[in-house]
Amino acid sequence: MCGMDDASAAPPRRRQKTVSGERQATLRDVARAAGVSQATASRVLNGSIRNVRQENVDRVLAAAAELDYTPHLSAQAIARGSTNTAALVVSGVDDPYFSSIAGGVTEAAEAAGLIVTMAVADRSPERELQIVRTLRGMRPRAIILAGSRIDDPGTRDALAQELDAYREAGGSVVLISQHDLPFHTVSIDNYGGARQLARALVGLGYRRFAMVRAHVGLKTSRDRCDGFMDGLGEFNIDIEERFVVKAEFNRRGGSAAARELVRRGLDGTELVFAVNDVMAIGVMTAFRDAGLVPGQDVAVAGFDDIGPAVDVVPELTSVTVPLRRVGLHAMELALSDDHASRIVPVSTNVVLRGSTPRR
Amino acid sequence: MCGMDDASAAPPRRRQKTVSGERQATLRDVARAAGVSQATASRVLNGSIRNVRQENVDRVLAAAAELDYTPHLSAQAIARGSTNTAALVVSGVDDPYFSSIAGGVTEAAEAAGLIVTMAVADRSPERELQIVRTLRGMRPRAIILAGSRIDDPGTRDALAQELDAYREAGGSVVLISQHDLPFHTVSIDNYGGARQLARALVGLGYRRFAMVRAHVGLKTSRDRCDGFMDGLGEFNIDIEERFVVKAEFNRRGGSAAARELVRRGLDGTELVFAVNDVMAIGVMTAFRDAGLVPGQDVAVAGFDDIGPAVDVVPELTSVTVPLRRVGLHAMELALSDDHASRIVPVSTNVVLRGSTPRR
DNA sequence: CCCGCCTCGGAATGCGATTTCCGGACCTGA
DNA sequence: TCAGGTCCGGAAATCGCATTCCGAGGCGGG
Repeated sequence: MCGMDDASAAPPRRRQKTVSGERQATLRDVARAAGVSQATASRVLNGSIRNVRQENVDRVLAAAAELDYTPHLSAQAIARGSTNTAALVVSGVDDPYFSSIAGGVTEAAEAAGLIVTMAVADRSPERELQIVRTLRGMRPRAIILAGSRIDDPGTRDALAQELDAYREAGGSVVLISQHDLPFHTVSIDNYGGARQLARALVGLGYRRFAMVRAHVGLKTSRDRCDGFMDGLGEFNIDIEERFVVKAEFNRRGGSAAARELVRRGLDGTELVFAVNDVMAIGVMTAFRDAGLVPGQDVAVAGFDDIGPAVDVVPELTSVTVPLRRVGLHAMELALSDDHASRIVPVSTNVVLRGSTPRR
Repeated sequence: MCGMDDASAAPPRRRQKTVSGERQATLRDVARAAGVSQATASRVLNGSIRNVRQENVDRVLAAAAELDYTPHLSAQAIARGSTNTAALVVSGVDDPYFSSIAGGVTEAAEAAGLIVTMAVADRSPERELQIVRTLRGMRPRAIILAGSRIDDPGTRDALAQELDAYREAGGSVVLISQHDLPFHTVSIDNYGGARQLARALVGLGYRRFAMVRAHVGLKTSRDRCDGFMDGLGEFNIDIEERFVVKAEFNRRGGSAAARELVRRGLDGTELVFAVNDVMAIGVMTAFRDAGLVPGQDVAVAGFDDIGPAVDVVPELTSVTVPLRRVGLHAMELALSDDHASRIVPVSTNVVLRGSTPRR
């Protein structure tokens, strides 16, 4: 399954400037031009089961090419009762985290012959709710939510209800990573990855940590913090309150947090763990601006292992999350019309690099 | 390949009564539940000009909420004769260049109440053509092409014709950056920026250059090369053939090119100009892996000034392109129903950073 | 008090497709 | 030659919604 339209597959496209102007050619136009009925034209153009005499096939195809006909997808959707779109909701496109996921999703979607429509929720729960509401109107085959949404009980319930109504009507819903709602979920092991990371870092000889995290309501951030803390806990290591700083979940936030840490006084802190790579990179840059050499004066670790992690100096220690594959899985899950809500776990993997040298 | 044949042939069955539950509520259902006619319900729900008695308004609204009604966008599109979607075609989502543009586009689109559907062409002209064809079927208000497409005369004409037919039918087309086709265009001054960059670098004392470029057919790359060459030409500086290497238009390509340069022998080359930042970053990393310190042993400059440019060490000298704004402009252009094809120039701006210290 | 105007609800029509249903042509075997 | 089956084309019904058109009341002015 895939491909877009069979019309283009059959005849070499003819170039002929449409004189008509204004209106797109409709199926009726094609039928008339070919001297057949609409039904026949439809049968030819959508590759229906029924056969049409070869002569008519040719005439319809020719007419369609001549008129530059493109089937009206909305009309098809209405007539067929189903569309071939999938909807993707992300928190932001600029963020490599989401664009990697989006890459996977679109790849899988196009392989399945689906068109993907994308919306950006900007980490606002209300916005996300509104988006889902609108998207539902398109009657997509699936809605994939990739947002690291802030957990607000009120809008969360509203969202759940909205999604439920959608699924009830035959759509499929896939959540990525952190939603604890009863839908298909691609679950990223944030807690486990962070915990492993903590262990590995202690193994390298680190003992005194600081942490850069996001808003408490952001589940992804929370899980990673908890995992990291618990990992340290295994060695009876704790992080003092003053070495935990909250910031925006992006590069700027990371920089701001690092400056704040410097202001408060690093006081022998050996390593800063930022809950995602973009923040970690922000931290490194801010440290350098403050005259500290990352990896040397103070180690830094992140989470996600986005592409740029290996472009910074020193290369960033992180936890690999196969984001592209997460997107692929999400789409597969969406397409498998499995009615029970399944959870596909995606494991994470610590990668130690130059930003956390052995002590 | 994969014709859509499968997709359309797959569900021959008529409207399915979903095992689990009900259809989506339709306007008729709402009207019935509210005890009014469909017309009245429609008038209430889409905010028509005509007034409806308050009592009926309330009843319709209540019924709609009760039934979890969402208007069927396709049906609306058909009835109204116009949709509220905009289509965006990019070469790849992972690339920060495109995701920045996409960010601008979606921002502007959502501000205008449009839903954006995105497709990825993977730098394949045929794929792009096919995508445009499919997208046209959605009858979007606008199609924005942001791909740095490879210039292949054949498919380019086909694309032009396709776009022309679309515009003829009332849609608006916006090209970003490098298409020399008669449509609205947001034009990035690649040539001028590169030329300025060359001048600035010579000003810093550089005399011996190497260049990392993409496939000749990629206009963006070509323009930047030409600009850079001409800029050097002003000072009677030339680049030997063996110091110009072609590579893929991405990070991997940059690394590969750098390795190739090292293999050929740098021979006193002072600075490597890569035609975009992701390649430049790849170049820096590869140099470092080869034991060369970027900015010290050999300077590096890029183009685009994407976010990560300031996260690498040393910070990358580049040419700023306001990508997000490019996206915004594109959308504005798309929405302004100006029938003459306009060109909105976007200027670029050299930023010198640590990767090109004064010699 | 009557008549026209204004307001508002409902039936009908149309949008661009798909699909069902029916009927005519052709084929085949008896 | 005729009955029965197969093949294929066309008329028409839908799909979910917007909108036009028409008619029924309510209202105020003459």
